[in-house]
Amino acid sequence: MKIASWNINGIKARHDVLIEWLRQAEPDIVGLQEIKSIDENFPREEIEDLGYNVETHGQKGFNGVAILSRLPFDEVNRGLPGNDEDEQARFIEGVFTVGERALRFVSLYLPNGNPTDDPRKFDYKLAWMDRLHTWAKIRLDLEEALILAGDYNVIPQGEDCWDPTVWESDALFRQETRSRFEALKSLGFSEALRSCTDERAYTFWDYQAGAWPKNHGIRIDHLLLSPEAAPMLLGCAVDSYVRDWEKPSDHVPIWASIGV
DNA sequence: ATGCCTTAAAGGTTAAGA
Repeated sequence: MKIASWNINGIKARHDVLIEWLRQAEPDIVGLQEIKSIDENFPREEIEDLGYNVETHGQKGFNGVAILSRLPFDEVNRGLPGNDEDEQARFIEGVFTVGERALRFVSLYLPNGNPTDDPRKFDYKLAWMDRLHTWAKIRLDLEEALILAGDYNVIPQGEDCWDPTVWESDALFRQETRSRFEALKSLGFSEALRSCTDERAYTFWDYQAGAWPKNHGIRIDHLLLSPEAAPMLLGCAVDSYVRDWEKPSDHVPIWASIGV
């Protein structure tokens, strides 16, 4: 089966592009980020007509995540635990049955964190990463196939951006951010793409300054696999061709093939 | 290079994004 993650930058503006990609790529489970829609306004009809169950965790105007799945949901959980004051919709978890086993899948939209001198931004990002770490540690105790898919807003290594000097003081590349991402992986997660290839790959190209034609991209969308999910991995790729379509998102889908 | 574009929601412009 095929699982994917895609920050679509607005479901209303990206509806037709999403439908076309679903038709061509035929993923079984998709995590979407930045739907920028409340749940009631999410255009689910054509997606459901393609055979997907749809669960959203939306918010007015910005943020918002969703999971589309050909498998029925056994369970859905919305919001990252650890801070009851946090109103931002950045996390949704679905549980599925694959064969006899549970497959737990998360669509997450990790805070951007810029500007770094604003505690409401950078400190919020780091605290969100700490909460994710705490949550993930508990989930790993279940010893299930667990996939954390999403826009992490983390550039893991220098080779994951076109020019590290440009990003050096940015919240996506700051040491505090990267060390937290490393710490999360150290719990036992592997990156699907890096398990398959060391080749340079990007998942985001800015709309501005001709970033796409110049290939000035960054790799910030990731699929993290638990120790139980990692052996199921058959392949992983980035659908960068979607960036060339009419009215594209600034992110492109990343997907993995999972043997079940 | 301090968002150069794009989105959403407001409302005749502004906030947010990376």
